[in-house]
Amino acid sequence: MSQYSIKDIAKLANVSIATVSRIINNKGKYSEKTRRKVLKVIRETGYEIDSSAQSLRTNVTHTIGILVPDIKNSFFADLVQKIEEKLFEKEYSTIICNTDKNEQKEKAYLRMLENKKVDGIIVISGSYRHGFHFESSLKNIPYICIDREPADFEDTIFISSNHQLGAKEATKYLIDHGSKNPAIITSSFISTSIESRITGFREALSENNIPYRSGQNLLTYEDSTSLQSFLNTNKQIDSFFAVDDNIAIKTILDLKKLGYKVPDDYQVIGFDNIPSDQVLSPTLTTIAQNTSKIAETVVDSILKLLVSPKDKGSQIFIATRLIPRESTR
Amino acid sequence: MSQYSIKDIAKLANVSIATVSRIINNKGKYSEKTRRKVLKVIRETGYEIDSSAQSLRTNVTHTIGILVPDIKNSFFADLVQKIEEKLFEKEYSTIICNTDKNEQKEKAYLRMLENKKVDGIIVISGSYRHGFHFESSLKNIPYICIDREPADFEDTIFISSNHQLGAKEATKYLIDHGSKNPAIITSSFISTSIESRITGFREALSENNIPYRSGQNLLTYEDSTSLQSFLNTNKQIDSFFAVDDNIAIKTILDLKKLGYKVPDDYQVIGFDNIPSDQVLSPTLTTIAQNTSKIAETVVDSILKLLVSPKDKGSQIFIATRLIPRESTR
DNA sequence: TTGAAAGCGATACCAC
DNA sequence: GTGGTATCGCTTTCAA
Repeated sequence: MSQYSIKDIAKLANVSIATVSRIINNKGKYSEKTRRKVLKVIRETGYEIDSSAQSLRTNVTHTIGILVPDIKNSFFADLVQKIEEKLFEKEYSTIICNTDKNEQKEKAYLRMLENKKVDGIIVISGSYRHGFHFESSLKNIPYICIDREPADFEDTIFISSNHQLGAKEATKYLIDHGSKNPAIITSSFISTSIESRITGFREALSENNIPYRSGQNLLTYEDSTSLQSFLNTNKQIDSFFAVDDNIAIKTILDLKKLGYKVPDDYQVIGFDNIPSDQVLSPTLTTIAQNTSKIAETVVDSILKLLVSPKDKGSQIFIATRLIPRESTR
Repeated sequence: MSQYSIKDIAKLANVSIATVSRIINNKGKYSEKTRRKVLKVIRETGYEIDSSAQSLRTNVTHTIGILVPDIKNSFFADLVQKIEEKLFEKEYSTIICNTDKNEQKEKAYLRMLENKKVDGIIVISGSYRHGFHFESSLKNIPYICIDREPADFEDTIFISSNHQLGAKEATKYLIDHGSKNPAIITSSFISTSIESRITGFREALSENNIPYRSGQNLLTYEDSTSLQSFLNTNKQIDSFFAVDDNIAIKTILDLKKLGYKVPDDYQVIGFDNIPSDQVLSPTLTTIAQNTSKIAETVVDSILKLLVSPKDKGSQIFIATRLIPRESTR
């Protein structure tokens, strides 16, 4: 911390602290001459504003909290890093809270963020099936939801990749590349964004007049044994859309283990574009989320919300992009 | 933010604010009866302490800053997540600063952390060859260095994996598994921890009476062409210790591309244990850093440093662990 | 254009 | 045990 206070600067510059404050904050009401004099002293002393005092007075902290389910997940890490970077450019600092998909921790973090008086909160992703309603505790503080459907859309700005369209594109890609009967593989945990991906998948089937039956076109991933038995009882299946890359990778690894060739016997496409995709052999065709665009939109939105807290209620869907690689024909 | 201040609580409980403060902070000097009365009011109002005011008064923020070069790197992400988790358990919040290996950003973050009056700073990793001396600006605020050699060891606590020993173990493993002449592959960027790994590699060679010559036993990784020509001119090389997993993976991918078999033609071992290791075929034998232990040590150390800032100067090396997989025999 | 002073919400010293 | 009050460093209103 800097040893100088505004009082010291005032004294050294022979002005009042009020004047120093105005100059620091560009509030006008001072002559160019005093401004220069004061800035000189500030430069020479290395004076830095004390943010505790400033926050106490103004109730703004220039700090944003980010709730993220798991920072190790490469999609989240990428997103958080980009958001943090953009916030920093706007002179905001970021408190990153890893909730570990744990409701207790999430609540504890929210309390902490509240009494640190963060200016806004960014909530990433649906840790919970039907977004648990932490929002009640957030009535006064602006927040943005990424991928997590809020309890009340009117209270927030909802930003998300267009999962549904992305999934539809992925599925159509399989079909366009020769698949007559794609299946979708999910994890047992279904978030709202995964739900949208499933919807997109079904839409693509429907538009191509391929019937969808839960047992036959949808597999909840467990292990290679369950995959094998699924394959045996559903011989018509010839490709997989996995709801995320981790599942896609497990699927490919299992298919290889079972003696199948990808993409010859089965095509596979994933979602998220994680680093491992390119390490896998065959490399994984996938749907990439535009994290830069999401981050940009999120930061713009939250900053706007800070200025005019009434501008809530909008929903923004960001386009995805298909990256063709070797796991599809 | 909570709408109640300590003044409100005092009024509602019919005591002075001094008493409320003492009770909140468990400072003693109050009767059990008043304590209960006050706590009841606090519970009913949902009163939360205002941390700006508290920090202004006490100069402690219960906040720690973490400088990390790249949060997307899975080793860093893992480490940061674990540190953050442990700090949170101790009621500290964490400001994570992604420096992007950029000296300007690092300096800017340091200024920010300083005037946010964080209680301590954790600096992860050597972004710079001979750790640039930001420490000068940190004279007053305790900090811990992970993997980055500080300008002055007396000013900090230095914590790191035992890179040297880990690298030595890796190299010995290659030798024990039939390699007569291992080479080390590095990136062009040499951090202090990578330097230690190189030292460990050379130590293992030396102990096994294998001569080390820079051109022959050390390759700076570029691409498959450079690998091929290295192989051609150094026929005696039969295994690789890569200074990190990303390089190990690139090497294996390139070896396969060049028609070689791993581990039959060349054994490969990496360092870090990143997620992609297990996606690769063959899966990658590697040295894992004990991130849990590092995180624990870091948090313990910084908290101790906050209490007694004089306890600096120590260096702690955390053991690594070899994980055998398919890329070695 | 400038300055005096009130006040943000907490802590801690001192008096009782 | 309890309470009054100065104080932390800043912003902002009001008067000059």
